[in-house]
Amino acid sequence: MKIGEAASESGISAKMIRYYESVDLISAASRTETGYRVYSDDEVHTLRFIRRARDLGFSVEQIRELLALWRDRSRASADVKRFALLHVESLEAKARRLREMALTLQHLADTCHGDARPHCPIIETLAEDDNDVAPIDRTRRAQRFAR
Amino acid sequence: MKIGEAASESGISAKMIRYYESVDLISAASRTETGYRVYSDDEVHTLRFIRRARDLGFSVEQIRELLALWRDRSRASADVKRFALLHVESLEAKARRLREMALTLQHLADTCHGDARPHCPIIETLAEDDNDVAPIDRTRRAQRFAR
DNA sequence: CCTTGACCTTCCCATTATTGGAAGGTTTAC
DNA sequence: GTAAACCTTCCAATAATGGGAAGGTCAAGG
Repeated sequence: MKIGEAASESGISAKMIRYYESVDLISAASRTETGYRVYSDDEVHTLRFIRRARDLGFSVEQIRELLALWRDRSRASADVKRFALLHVESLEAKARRLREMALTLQHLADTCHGDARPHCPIIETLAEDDNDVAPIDRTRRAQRFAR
Repeated sequence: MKIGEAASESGISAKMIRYYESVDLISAASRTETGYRVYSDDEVHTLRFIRRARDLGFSVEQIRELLALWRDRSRASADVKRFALLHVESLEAKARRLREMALTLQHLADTCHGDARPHCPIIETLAEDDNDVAPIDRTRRAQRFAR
């Protein structure tokens, strides 16, 4: 089948299939005489694997490793599990950061009357000094001039 | 003060300060005779506002609006609150998506023995057909060739 | 007075995954 | 035989940030 069908069969756009080929995530498809890419069921199968991995938030580099794990019939399931659990942790860390932001902003919003008057603690907290809406990262701030 | 000090005072890198200037998030700093950017306390104050907004996950475009809201002394607090709550929703939506991925993957990992043998339901779920690890997005998949 | 190091400047490049579009060739269906 | 719907490659843009090069400036100390 050609790339358009492979795209709709796999759920990956034709553009992305070409991109995955260009970064060697998948091997170069064979071509018709006129240069059209041709995909086998097996290749579409791989594309679906890739799409599911993407749906789970794995990056291209991580999917590269997952494909290697998939193809390595002798790797221990522990290897896969370790890899998966690392990713779970990273997803949860990202989710926590987002929830923390949401919570902080929600608290600020709770203190805002939300009426026609201009006084607004949300803006004022952003504007006033000696506030910090996130844990201070001392690796990044105020090393120099900290006299 | 020059850009380095403004950077450490505000918690925004010199590189980003120049970038914010280039995209007109902040107005162009005045210069010394030799071309160095010079910042007033007021400008650093604005930079801190921007950093706090970034810490809450607002994009540059959103910060542009926040700055406008900050400077508009007559806008209703309801305007700010609405804007903030929209962002809370979007943060929560992103967090939900990430948690859903984490949960799905965690469930898969739970079914994996994680021993020295190769059998691994995580990889197999990614590989086998008729699985979907994420809600199917029918706007994206299988419109063409759906015969 | 000159050197050195820590600043500063601009400009360009890279990142990640994805989409959009242009210019042009192919295939298919009528 | 033509039009629509494919396909090709190449280039650009996205968002926010950092890296680095090449070069100018400034303050301190010898």
